[in-house]
Amino acid sequence: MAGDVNFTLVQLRYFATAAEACSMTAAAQQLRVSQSAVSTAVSQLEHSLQVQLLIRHHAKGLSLTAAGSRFLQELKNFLAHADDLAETARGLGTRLSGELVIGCFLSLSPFLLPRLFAGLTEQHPDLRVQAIEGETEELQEALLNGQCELALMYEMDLAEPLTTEQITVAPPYVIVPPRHRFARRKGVRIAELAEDPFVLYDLPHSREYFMSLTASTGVSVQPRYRSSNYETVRSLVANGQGYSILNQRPVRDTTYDGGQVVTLPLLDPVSPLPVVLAYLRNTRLTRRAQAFAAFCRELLRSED
Amino acid sequence: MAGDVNFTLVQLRYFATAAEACSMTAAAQQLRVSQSAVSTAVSQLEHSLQVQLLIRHHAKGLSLTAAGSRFLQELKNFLAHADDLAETARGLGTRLSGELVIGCFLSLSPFLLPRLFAGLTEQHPDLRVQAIEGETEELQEALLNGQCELALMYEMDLAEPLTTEQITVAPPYVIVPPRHRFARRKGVRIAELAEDPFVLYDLPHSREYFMSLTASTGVSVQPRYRSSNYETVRSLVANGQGYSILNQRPVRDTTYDGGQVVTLPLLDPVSPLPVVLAYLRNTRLTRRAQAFAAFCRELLRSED
DNA sequence: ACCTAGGCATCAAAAAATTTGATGATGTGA
DNA sequence: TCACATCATCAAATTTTTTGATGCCTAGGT
Repeated sequence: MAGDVNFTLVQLRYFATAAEACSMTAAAQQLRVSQSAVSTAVSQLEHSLQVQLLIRHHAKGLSLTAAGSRFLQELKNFLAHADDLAETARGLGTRLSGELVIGCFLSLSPFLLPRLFAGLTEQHPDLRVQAIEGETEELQEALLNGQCELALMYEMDLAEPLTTEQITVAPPYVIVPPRHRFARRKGVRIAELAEDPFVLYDLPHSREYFMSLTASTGVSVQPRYRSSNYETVRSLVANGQGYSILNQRPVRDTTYDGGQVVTLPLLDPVSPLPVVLAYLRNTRLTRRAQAFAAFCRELLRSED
Repeated sequence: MAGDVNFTLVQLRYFATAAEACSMTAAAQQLRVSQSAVSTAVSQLEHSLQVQLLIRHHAKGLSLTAAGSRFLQELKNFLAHADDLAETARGLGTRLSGELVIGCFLSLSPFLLPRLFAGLTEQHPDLRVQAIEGETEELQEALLNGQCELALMYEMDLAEPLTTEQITVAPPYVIVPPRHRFARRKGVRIAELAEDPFVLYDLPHSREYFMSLTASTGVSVQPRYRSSNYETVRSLVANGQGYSILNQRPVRDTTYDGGQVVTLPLLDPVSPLPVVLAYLRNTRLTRRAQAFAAFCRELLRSED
């Protein structure tokens, strides 16, 4: 099982640097060693793996072979693993540092990220967290090419190398203006609103979800207004232009322009949209990402 | 992020060997190097990590410090990762070798393991697969202390460091003797069998599940017979001693003693038991385990 | 209390490995 | 064709690792 591994961590690091720089000379400068050190290290690595990793273009740098490219991808995880190991050992077990990039679905981010980031940087003051916000497709892309390690999004069919872990659910609810005839009710059914004008929160996947909700009750609802801006939707409702269905609830029921909306639970038996954490299956998460995931679970699991 | 890592793979391997042998001398013999080589390697590792890993008991071997113990656990994963990396690179990407230990819930194993093992060893002739069969608690224990990497079981609340991935579901069904009044039916409700004697398949968790199924229909059923042997249950039914509820279906409806049972779908809206793959969260699966998981998904996902 | 045996640390010397700087080989682009 | 940039190779220098010898420490036997 083990034992027949004779490469060294230094060789691996030199190769990774050279491969990413497409140049041994550049890599050598970056690593503050001589060019020949890089050259021999890469050769030895290739020899001990019995695989050619780089193609030498004589006057114009390097390029990766197919095998080299696959290897580099694995190698990056491995080197990150090595760094993690060192940090773990140094007893920096508690205080994390470095940078973590996560993805977050656009409409989710204002509700989740502030609390998550605040809590996380409180626990780990030296950790820099950065978010990529976007639609599901963009997040999937970012996960696949390694721009971010984790992404918070709604449950979706994702490409095979990705998995998800359900973190919480976002139950849909109705908002109506304060003067609305249902404003004092404890809850409402979609069918009861069939005659009211509908304001659609119009984002790629949310759109289909909200429309399917209204469709599932047998009522065919045509939106009177649409907006891809969450606050615009709320203001339209506050100003009596109709009702809307949303599934993230700000703490306050006041809109930007000072209006008010009333929040009503949906009485229809609808399935709430699961909020998941997506990441590359078969890949090891860094300690930073693990901490983020643990924090998501801790913070969001309880609020059913 | 990276860079401040100066230990070498050799140092790590020497330390791991010494820690597991509780002796540098023994480790040195095992590694075919001198005792002082191991001693200095460990010292250097401790120095570069700035952590004491081993306590030297002068006349009687070594023991791990708390930090050393945590580190060793991480280290084993890391060294496995290194081996994986080497194999990946050598283009042995397709042909896996070595040993894989998985766990499997007792009542599940005769239905799943033969096909999984057969398929897997066909793809990877050099891979030795071994199974630990047991109850949920035993499997959980085995996963936690690293006796197996993966376990196939029914969905359960597991200890925090474990996660699950749903692989398939096991829908419950009814078996009755061939002469039974419902034998020609297309399906049956539990309530319709309220007067019939019930044969309970009596295994720790399955027991509670089957009893809750009958309870959920409002009928209180007392089992007339119980057996923890799957084939005994089937033979009892074949011999007209009552009906039973099971959720794994052998290909043949013939029992060991030549009798016959008739399989009927349950018409009650019951929730089928999910079959999951459990493993340590936050831990990287070896390529062997990844292959097994992929094979489970491939083989079982399709059968609804 | 005093040996003794087993086990780890340490040291200088030897061996192995890595790195360097110089040089050579090879293709690119003007 | 010529300069130029890039990688490979070589011997020497340097660093790291290993070795074998030795010393120190403690548990356990007498």
